[in-house]
Amino acid sequence: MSQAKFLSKIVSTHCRRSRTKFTEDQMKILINAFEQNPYPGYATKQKLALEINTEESRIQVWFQNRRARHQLQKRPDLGKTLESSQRHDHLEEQTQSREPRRCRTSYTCSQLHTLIEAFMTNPYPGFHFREQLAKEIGVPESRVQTWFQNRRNKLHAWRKRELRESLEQDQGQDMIQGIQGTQNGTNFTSNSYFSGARIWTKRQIQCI
DNA sequence: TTCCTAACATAATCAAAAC
DNA sequence: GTTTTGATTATGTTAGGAA
Repeated sequence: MSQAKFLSKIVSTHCRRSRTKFTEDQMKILINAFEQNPYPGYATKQKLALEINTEESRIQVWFQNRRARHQLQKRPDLGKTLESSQRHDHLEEQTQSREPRRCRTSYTCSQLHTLIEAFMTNPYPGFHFREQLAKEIGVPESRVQTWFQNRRNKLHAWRKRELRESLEQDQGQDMIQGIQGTQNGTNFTSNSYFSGARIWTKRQIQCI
């Protein structure tokens, strides 16, 4: 793919989901649920989504934003003045009382293949592209979003490790030169972000 | 048991819409 | 222009399941 075509694809696909506008009634239900439990499990979020006629992923984002903006405001001690051990205890307590998560999605080889191909083209897909992809592989759009998030994390972690290892090997030699080694015919340079996206796990290699 | 990775957390930031 | 708040990001943690 040419650079221009590639960039135009990024621009065309990099658009956000349109803002959700909750009604007063919806807000009442959400706030009430938040006051009962600011960390709802999947079943509760799903139930709320049905009740106010929206997607579960919108409920998740709403709770995230609400926790960030209201709970810390109400209890600044949580974020600032608690000793780290106390904070740890608090988080542990929360984790123990937390409702169950969504069941783990298990992707098939062909679904993974589609996702990886898409990631290599554009690791930051916009809402429409994610939706299109979700339709193609038959999962909710929110799962595609989570998959891309995790994949980017993996890429960043992998690149950090590569950099560290190459620095160790080269012992202070030119850093850029150090990470321009090739592996299985793929170049991984410090500025070739997208070619670096080709991270295949042992399992995926077996799969594809 | 270990490893991989989906799910989910916070914190920071972007950006649309209301004022 | 400012404020509010939904959407998205990076980064880190938790936990399910395959090897």
